[in-house]
Amino acid sequence: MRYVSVVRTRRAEYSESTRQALVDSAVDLFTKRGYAGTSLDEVVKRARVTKGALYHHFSGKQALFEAAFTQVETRSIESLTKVVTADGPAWETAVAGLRAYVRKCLEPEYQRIIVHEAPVVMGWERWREAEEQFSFGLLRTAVQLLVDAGEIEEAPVEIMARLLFGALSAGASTIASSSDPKRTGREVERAILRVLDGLRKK
Amino acid sequence: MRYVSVVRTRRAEYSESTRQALVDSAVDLFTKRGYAGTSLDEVVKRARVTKGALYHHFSGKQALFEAAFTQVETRSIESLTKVVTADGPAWETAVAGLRAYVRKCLEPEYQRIIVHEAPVVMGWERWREAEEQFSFGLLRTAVQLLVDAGEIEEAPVEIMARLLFGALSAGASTIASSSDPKRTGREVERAILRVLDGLRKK
DNA sequence: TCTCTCGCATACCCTCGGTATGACACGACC
DNA sequence: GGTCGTGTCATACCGAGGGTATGCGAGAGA
Repeated sequence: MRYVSVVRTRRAEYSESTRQALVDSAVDLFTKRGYAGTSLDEVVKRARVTKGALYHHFSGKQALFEAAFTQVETRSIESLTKVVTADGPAWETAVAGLRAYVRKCLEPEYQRIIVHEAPVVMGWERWREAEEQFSFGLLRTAVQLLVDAGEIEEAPVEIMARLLFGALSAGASTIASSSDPKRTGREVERAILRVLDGLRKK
Repeated sequence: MRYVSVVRTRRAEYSESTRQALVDSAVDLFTKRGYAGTSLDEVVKRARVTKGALYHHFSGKQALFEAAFTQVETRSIESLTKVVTADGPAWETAVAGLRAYVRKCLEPEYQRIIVHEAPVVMGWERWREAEEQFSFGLLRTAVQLLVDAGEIEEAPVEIMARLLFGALSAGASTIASSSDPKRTGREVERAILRVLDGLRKK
């Protein structure tokens, strides 16, 4: 069978639909119960298919997780990119991006799948590689822009971005588990801004 | 049976010995293959006992991990505490502690068990709670000392410590997975010192 | 010496990730 | 529109591994 034309066949639609259902189900369950706590039987049940379908679309549980990871990151990165690539002073843009990222980290899906579990489930190396084209990549370009704009002193951008990334994630986790998230959120933002401000050229 | 006296019975020694063998085996295997990649059969085999012994001493795999966690942290915290509680100017002491912590993060056991896997395996809340009396607790008191000494501006110490902890962990991971750890180590240290210096009162 | 209980070994179960195999439906082609 | 090929799944099964039930031997108290 050759899908010669540009016409999207019925079969392809069905297939894509089930694949999407599996990914959605996975995102949902991984968010609620974590990777280890989620069984594939649950995933396929919620997607109203069987393991046959799952293993037709994915090579295994890890691959399913990566698909969930990619979906969450892809959807997240869109809105963040808009903020960071907006016109205006480099510094204000960076601060806005920072605020947006912290808010993003508070969404349960992002928090659990991207921030907490991905490095362990995918392994640090693989995670690092994948993050290049998502959140971390964005953060690094943002830092690079600040350096280029002369806002902060020159430094190994890679390293600085790593440290900021870690600080941001920790901050987001702190907010999420706080008994008073709004208040903690303001405090975290202020603290991060102070760190950034400390790096600013005088 | 009542262990009335202060005399340490033979049985108690044997028991403690097997328990210790299990923990040592667990630390070793969790470091090399991670939590999910380590089977209890391997653990007991290396400890030259059976699962009966394991489940006599621990309620399950999670509990065994926590015991491994506690052992690594306990041994680590000793040397770090010495550095941080040493006499001398607050700033220099803090910097020394920071250097010591970065070095500690380079040890495979600490890297894998404490930094990478603990938050996921134990769950973020439980991990956070446990860390209060170990690395994070130490870091927070160090930050508090700096504030008390008037070295850095007042701020919510808890928040600042969280951010620094996240940055340090990210830095440690970066070093560990670097192709040139020594060089990266120096860069990370310099970068963190610059962050700290940015927070310093002028 | 007798007994009791702790410390652990043995054998087993069940969940769950992964695989092998087959059926059915859609689409291409005549 | 009939046939056939192939992609898309469902069903049945396997093995690994975490966890449990039970029994036994040795050391401690009397």
